[in-house]
Amino acid sequence: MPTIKDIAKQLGVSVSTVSRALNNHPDIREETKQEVLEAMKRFNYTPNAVARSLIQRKSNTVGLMIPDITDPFFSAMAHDVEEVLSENGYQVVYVNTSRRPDKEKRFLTSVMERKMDGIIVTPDFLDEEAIELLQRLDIPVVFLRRRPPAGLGMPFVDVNHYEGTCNAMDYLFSLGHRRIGFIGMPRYSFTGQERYRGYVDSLNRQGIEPDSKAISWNGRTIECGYKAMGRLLQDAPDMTAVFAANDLLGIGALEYSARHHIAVPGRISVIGFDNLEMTNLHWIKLSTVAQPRKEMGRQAAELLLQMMQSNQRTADSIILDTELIIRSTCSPVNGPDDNKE
Amino acid sequence: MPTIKDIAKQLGVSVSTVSRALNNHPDIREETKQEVLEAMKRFNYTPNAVARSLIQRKSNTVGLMIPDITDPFFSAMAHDVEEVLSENGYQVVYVNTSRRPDKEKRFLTSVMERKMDGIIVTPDFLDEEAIELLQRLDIPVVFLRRRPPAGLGMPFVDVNHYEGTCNAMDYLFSLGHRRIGFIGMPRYSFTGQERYRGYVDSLNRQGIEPDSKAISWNGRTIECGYKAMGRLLQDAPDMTAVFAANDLLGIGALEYSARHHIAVPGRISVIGFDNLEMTNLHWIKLSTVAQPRKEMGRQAAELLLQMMQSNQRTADSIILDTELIIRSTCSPVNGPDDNKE
DNA sequence: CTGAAAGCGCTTACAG
DNA sequence: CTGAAAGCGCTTACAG
Repeated sequence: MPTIKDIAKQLGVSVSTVSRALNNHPDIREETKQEVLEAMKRFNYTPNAVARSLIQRKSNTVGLMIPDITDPFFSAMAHDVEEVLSENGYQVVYVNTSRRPDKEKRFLTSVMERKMDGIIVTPDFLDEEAIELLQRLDIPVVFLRRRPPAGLGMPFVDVNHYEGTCNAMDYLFSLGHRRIGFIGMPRYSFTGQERYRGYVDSLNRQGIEPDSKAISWNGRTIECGYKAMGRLLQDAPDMTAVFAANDLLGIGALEYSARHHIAVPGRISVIGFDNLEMTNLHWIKLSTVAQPRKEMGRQAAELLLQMMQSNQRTADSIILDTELIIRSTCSPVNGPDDNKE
Repeated sequence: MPTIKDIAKQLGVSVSTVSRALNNHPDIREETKQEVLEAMKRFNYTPNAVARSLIQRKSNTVGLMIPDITDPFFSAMAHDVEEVLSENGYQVVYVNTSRRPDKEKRFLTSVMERKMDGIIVTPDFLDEEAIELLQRLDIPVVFLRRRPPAGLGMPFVDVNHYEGTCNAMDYLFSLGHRRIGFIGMPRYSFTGQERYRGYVDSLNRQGIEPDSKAISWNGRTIECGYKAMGRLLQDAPDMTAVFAANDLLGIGALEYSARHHIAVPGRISVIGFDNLEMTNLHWIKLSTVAQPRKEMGRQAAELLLQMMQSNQRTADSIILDTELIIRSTCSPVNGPDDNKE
């Protein structure tokens, strides 16, 4: 591989001149520049970005740390993150943490050693050590779908889980429902907590006491939703609707109902959260709350870009709105279906 | 950020010594080494991987070029690629080409400039320019789900689309089907072509003439499958089964049938390809052909690792087997359901 | 076992 | 407009 030196030698000019042509610096005669450029082409010269990074203290790479690229949410975000960043000359190195604390830390260390210019992170564990690493990095970082620890002053971009849930609940209220069950994901999940908060507050605002027998914490899968629906129907038989904290759980609830000949939305209404593609399947048509997932990736990347350009460590966070998607799994209490009985 | 030089100065030793401690080179006294390591900790020293890459001519990064991380296939592969590579000390920079030739080339150029150690690629366009770039790279490259142009000698890893299709067809034959329709993705798609080949050859082996009225080329979506099913049912009404070249198409066929009260598998059997998660949904239960998608990513990464270690440009390709997944959308011709009529 | 020196491939003041 | 020189932060023969 020829270097800048080889080109210089061939042309009998100095490396400075070659460098100036390469970076189209103004201090070079147009003719000289053309000659150099031509020679570069002739010798198949490719600039060495590593050498350039070393001296410029800028690697033009950003890190993306997510729990699992296999999750449609994160892959959608990763897609847009890459798109806007690569358009701006950055390469993105990504890592799946698999929600393992050691891998999160390993990544942060790597960010430091590789001299990355900025990172977008969705951490699940932030102990003191990780927080300290994050600070020592001294580069722009934006949190995606997570809140940064107070005091770090780093921005985040996320959806308004709380409000999205309130909207879903209000929709259910507008249909006349009062006894509404909750099928949640694991208790420790951040998004799960936010959605639960929305559920409880909505109930309270209607003067309804949350009923612990109508609340179930589970995993995140269809099977979990299936089982939870069974339990809830038994423990709180007066329930007329169910809010599932994510679509997989909601689909599980639907499946339980289908297998046990429980009419949805006749006997019970079901609403989900996420708007996964499959919720729009002909057999499902789950009403749910949509999140602008691609938008999120784009916003995070643009925010980071802005911080890198202005060399700032802090910025305003971005909270995106959700959208209520009404399909076929909710109906009024005592509605047409009920009358048929 | 302290450098090796700062540490050396603090301790009154040479930079060589510090470097030796860092790389635990044998030529250093244990005590000295400990002192240095301790000082590094004290001053929060982090080695600069960029400088190291420059001098070692090894960046410890590999590139992953895929069409779209949002496609469950590629995200599954990307997951495992990252897992095995990061375990071996490599960082992976990924790019979505969005099936755009310019982005493919831009990536290849970047690989060259960034001095990546190896790449895994799923190209959709390989013109002469791209091929030349690929050769000039002079690093290990493995193709994923694509065949390298002959003469390059580069290995690929993929699933046996042809055989998977033959297995599905044989299953249909075993159920007594003879008039079998084909719903394909776009004609130019590599995987689509392979599966079509399997379809036609299977038919021929049974002495059945492929019927152009029972063959439909489409897009890749559920909606495409829906429309195709309508057309096929009209043009080839004697058809008793349909092979859909991917699951989305198969689901669309199922949806058309459901809406038009066409019994599946009673009136017509449907089989797909891919084994997407949603095909196992209670309402769908599509029989299909499974591909070991995570396995594919792992194999590609391990193959690349091996090539990088042995510094080879060539290796044996890996063709993975598919698995026939029998669920509920296929039944014998003149089977129980038919008798009910 | 330790250190001085050269060098990886660039960029960037500084002089002219 | 051009060139000589220093330097980015390391590693690696080479001498001792």
